[in-house]
This record gives sequence, structure tokens and C-alpha cells, in this order.
Amino acid sequence: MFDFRLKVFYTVAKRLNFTKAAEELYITQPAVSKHIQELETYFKIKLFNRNGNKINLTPAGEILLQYTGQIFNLYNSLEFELSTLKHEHSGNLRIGASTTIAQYVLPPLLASFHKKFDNIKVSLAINNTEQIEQALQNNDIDLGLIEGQSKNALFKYTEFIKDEIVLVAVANHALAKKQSISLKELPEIPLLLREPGSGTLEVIVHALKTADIKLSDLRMDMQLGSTESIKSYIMNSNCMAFVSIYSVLKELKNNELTVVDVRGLNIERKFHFIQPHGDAETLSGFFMEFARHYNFR
Amino acid sequence: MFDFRLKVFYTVAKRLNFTKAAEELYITQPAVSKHIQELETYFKIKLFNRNGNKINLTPAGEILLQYTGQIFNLYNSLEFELSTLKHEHSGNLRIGASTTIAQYVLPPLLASFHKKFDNIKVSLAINNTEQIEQALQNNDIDLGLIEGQSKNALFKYTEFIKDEIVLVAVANHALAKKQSISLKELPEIPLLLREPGSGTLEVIVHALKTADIKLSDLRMDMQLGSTESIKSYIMNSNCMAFVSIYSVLKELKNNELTVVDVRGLNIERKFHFIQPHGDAETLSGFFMEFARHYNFR
DNA sequence: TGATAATCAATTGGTCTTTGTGATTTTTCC
DNA sequence: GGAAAAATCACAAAGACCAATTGATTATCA
Repeated sequence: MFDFRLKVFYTVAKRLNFTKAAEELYITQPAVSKHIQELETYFKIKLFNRNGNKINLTPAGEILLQYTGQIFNLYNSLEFELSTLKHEHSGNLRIGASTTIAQYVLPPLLASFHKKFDNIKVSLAINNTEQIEQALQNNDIDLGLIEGQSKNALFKYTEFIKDEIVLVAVANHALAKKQSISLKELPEIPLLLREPGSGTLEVIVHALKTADIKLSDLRMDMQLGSTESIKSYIMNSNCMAFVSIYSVLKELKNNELTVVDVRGLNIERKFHFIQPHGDAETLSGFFMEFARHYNFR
Repeated sequence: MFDFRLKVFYTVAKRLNFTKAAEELYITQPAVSKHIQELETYFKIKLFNRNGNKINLTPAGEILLQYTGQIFNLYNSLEFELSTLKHEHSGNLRIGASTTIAQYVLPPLLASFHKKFDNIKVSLAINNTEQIEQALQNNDIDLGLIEGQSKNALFKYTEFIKDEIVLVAVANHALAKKQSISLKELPEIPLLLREPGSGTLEVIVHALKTADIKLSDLRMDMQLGSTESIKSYIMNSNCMAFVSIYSVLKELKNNELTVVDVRGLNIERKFHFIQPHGDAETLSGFFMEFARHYNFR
């Protein structure tokens, strides 16, 4: 790695602790101290405030952190491009994704990607949209995958795949044979939904509104914090639930769950890639290209 | 300077000669050889082809050159930002400008800029638009100043100042008292013009065309290769000439030359800044801001 | 055309500088 | 007072640079 001194600075700036940074870098603390001092001498400006036992970045340190992030991005892209030239495809890709995508969409995709390009190290952080945008800004991740399409001008959004929220029930459910129900029947059905604030619930509410149905019109039996809990629950009850089609692909195939069409109700959304625009980010682009051609069936 | 090894590579890649690069870097040739070898070992790929006595870049070398350019741009912006924080304003700015701008517009501007920010080293290369765009692409300059507004999507164009092409004559010229002439009188006047292909001539031809006058309608006594020669010539003759107002500011003030208005003919053009878009280029922006507020009178 | 000079990168061996370590000190926080 | 964290110091290992030289190619000129 080039520019080890900058790497040292970067690590210290991220952890705000000389000793921890030293451990992370497999060098001793005095070495870290020295590197920072040398940077400060070189730039003739303090990079950290030493307030007793704590340190924090000075404005100059903030600027340097900003730039080192960009410089490392360039190094990473460079190494990826060169490895591609050698038909090796090596590099590091840090992805941040929201729950549904991370849990149900990415695993097979990442497995396939890793099988084909085993020199590319992928890391996956699961977070909500807001945190993902924050992480992109801090340069903690290279690529985000989100459910909504929040439009922050700071980022570049690219369509990934279409998601569909479907009404599912246990395979032997009374209504399962009917295959479809009308909108009018919906309020009579005992439902499970995700908790308020979750992206999935918001899409459902929005779609119902266009069909002139309020959430309070529905017979909501329970609100659960995760799609997995909802699935487990409905497997053992006559409740139904609105969930992303991707979260039940396996259960549908195994005939454990079944989709019941609600005539006149179509709940769709698109998953989006999100990146900081400007930077080359070759590897992100490479992965996006791969993902776009992946067949999820 | 960080990343001296990359600096060495960059220098060699630009000069395509180890020995010359060594001289430029004030180190010996073996040191250069070693740096390059170490880079090649690190990336596990050859960066230069050694064909007998000559070297040239391999595809990998080309990629690395591309990235090192970008990395150095970041370093430069970084140093500028940090120096600004210290109220020092230091950095390097490489400008490329076309003749008229470089000769008549920039000198006072650069003088004033240097007086205020004497830690910023400015270099000025004089070239035509095409060469300036090439230099920007090669990362040989940071900022271009051109007369036309050629629109290459690779670059970002920003308006600088408005230029006016005026008809001038020696101060005691017969027509000088009239202060203005009509378009009809123009063909009778002995004129000096710039050579074919020059930006100035093109603007004139274009403006005349809208007034329904062909170049061949005019009484063209001579075509000269530089504005300076034209000025010298008309000072000693009864010829007149179309020149940029900026090229005769001093002579107008000294009452050596005078402007004769051609009623119904207005020849204007805009000078433009041109930059590679994408990169931060803080110092370029800083200079542009300064230039925009400069008073040329 | 063939001998000779000039050019250029690689190699070698040795010196000096830089970087990192281990032990210790200083400061601050609880 | 003790734990935690950064600074300081002396020393060892590693790395960078140089001078001199080699080997190979290209240019020059009789």
C-alpha cells in the first residue's frame, strides 16, 4: 500500500484513538504518534486536538480526512483496473444495504459474484437508507442498495430491480384456492404488517391510499419487526401478510406459502443503487453490471 | 511530497526517459530504475516496454498514469485548501491560454493575482484551443482560457469576460474625427486583418456575414500573423484594422490609436474558462473567482 | 559498411536516512 | 492512586540513494 502515512492518519481519524489505530495497523503506538507528528510538521498545521485523554480532528484534519478518503478511492479503483487487465479481478467492495435487500436479494447474488470473482472481497453492512447515505458520505461504504428512492442530490441513483409487495398466506389457507380476492374483501382479512416507519409498510400505505383504503380500515392483527417473524407467524395461523416477493421466493417454491392476488391492487417499488457521484468507482460499476444481469429465479 | 514513487513514475511516464526523469527529480538514474521496478513488482505487471534504447508505456502504465494524474490533482487541491486555512494561499496553478488572452488580458490580471497571493505559483502556456484541450486531458494544465466556445462534453466551460472586436486607426487618421462610419463605407477602407485560421478573423467573418458582407468585399491590404504587427503597421499608415479591444487598451489611453465605430456592426465574443469537470480543482476555482472580480479598466 | 562513440537502463556494493520497536515518562481522567 | 493514553528516547532493522560499472542499443562517420 502506498502512502502508509496517510493510511495511518486515516485510521486514527476514523477511530480517534492512537492506540487502537496502532493495533489495527499492526504497528506500535509510538510509530503512530510519529507519523501524525510528521504529517503535522509537513503541513505546518495541527491535525488533531489533544484534549487531555481524548483527541478529535481539527478543521485541517477534517479536510485531510476528506481528501485521504478520495485518494484511497482512487487507489482502490486503480488496483481494480490493473487487476482486470491481468484478468484477475481483485479488489474490495463495501456494500451497504437495507434489510429486505440484504436478507433476501443479496445473498444469492453475492454468492454467485464471489464464485466468479473470488479475488474481490465484498463486505456487507445492513442499515436503513439514512444511515447508508451517511456511510457513503463518510466513505465507509462504496455502494448502497436501498428500497425507496430518496432523492438526495449528493448521490447518484440507479435502478436495480423491481420489487413487488404481495399478499401471502399459508399454503393450505382457506382463501388459497380462490387465488385472488377483491379489494372489498381485504378489510375482513386478519393481517400482519411490519412496524410503523419501515419502508415496506410505507409502500403498502401509499398503494392502499390510491385504492382509497386507509390503514385503519384493515383488520390489523399485529405489527412485527421483521419479515422473518411475519413469515413464521402466518405459517401457523390464518393471518395473511403483505411482504416483498423476494422474501418468500423459497417458501413459494416449497409450497409452504401462497400468493393471493388482490384484484385492483398492485404494490410495486424499485430497489436502487446509490453511489456518490463524481468518483470513478470502477468496482461498484462492475458489480452493478453483474447484478443487473443476474437471474433471481 | 507524498508518494514520491508515484511522482517518479509520473515523471518517467511523461518524459519517457529514465535518465531525464532522474535529472528532473534531482536523483540518480539507478534510483529511478529501482522505483519503477518496485512499482512493477508491487502491481505484478510491467509498466514500461523497454524496446532497446527506448521505453514506452504498457496499457497498465497508461492506466497508472491516468490515476497518478488524478491523485496529484487531489494532493494539489489538498495543499491549497490547507494553506487557505492558514491564510497562506499557496499552491500551483498551470494555466493555458490562447494568444490574445495570454498577451493582453492575463498579464495585468496575473500581476495583480500574484501581488495578492504571492505563495501561489502560476505558470502560463500559450496555445490554441485544440492544444489547450489536449493539455487539459493530459493533465498538463489545470485551467484553460480560450477565445471561442468550442463545446467538448469532456470539459466544463465557464464564461469569463466579453471581448469586442473594434475597428481602430491611428489617432490622427482622416476618419478619426468622424468617430463613426456606416457599413457602406467599410469596403473603401484599406484594412489589415489577421491570418486565415486565427480565431479573431473567424469572428470578424462571421459578424460581417450577418451584415451581408463578404470578406472579399473588403479592401484587404494585408494579412498579418500577430496583433502586435498589425498595431505597429497601422500606427504608420492610413490602414485600419479589426482587433480585440483588449489588445489596444494602452494605445487608446495614450491616444496613439482610436476606435472608429461601424454603425450596425457589433463584433463580440466571449472568453471562456475551460476545465476538466469532475475534479475538485479548488485553486482553479479560486483563480476564476478572482478573475471575475478583476477590473480591467 | 564496419568501427567507434554516445545513449540509456540495469546491476552492484556500500552509506546514510527513515521507520519501527521497546522501554519509559508525562499527562489526564476516574 | 491507578488506569489509560499520548509523547519521548535510544537503538535496531529496513529502505532509499549514490557512485561506479556493466551491458545493450543506437547513432556517427570514415
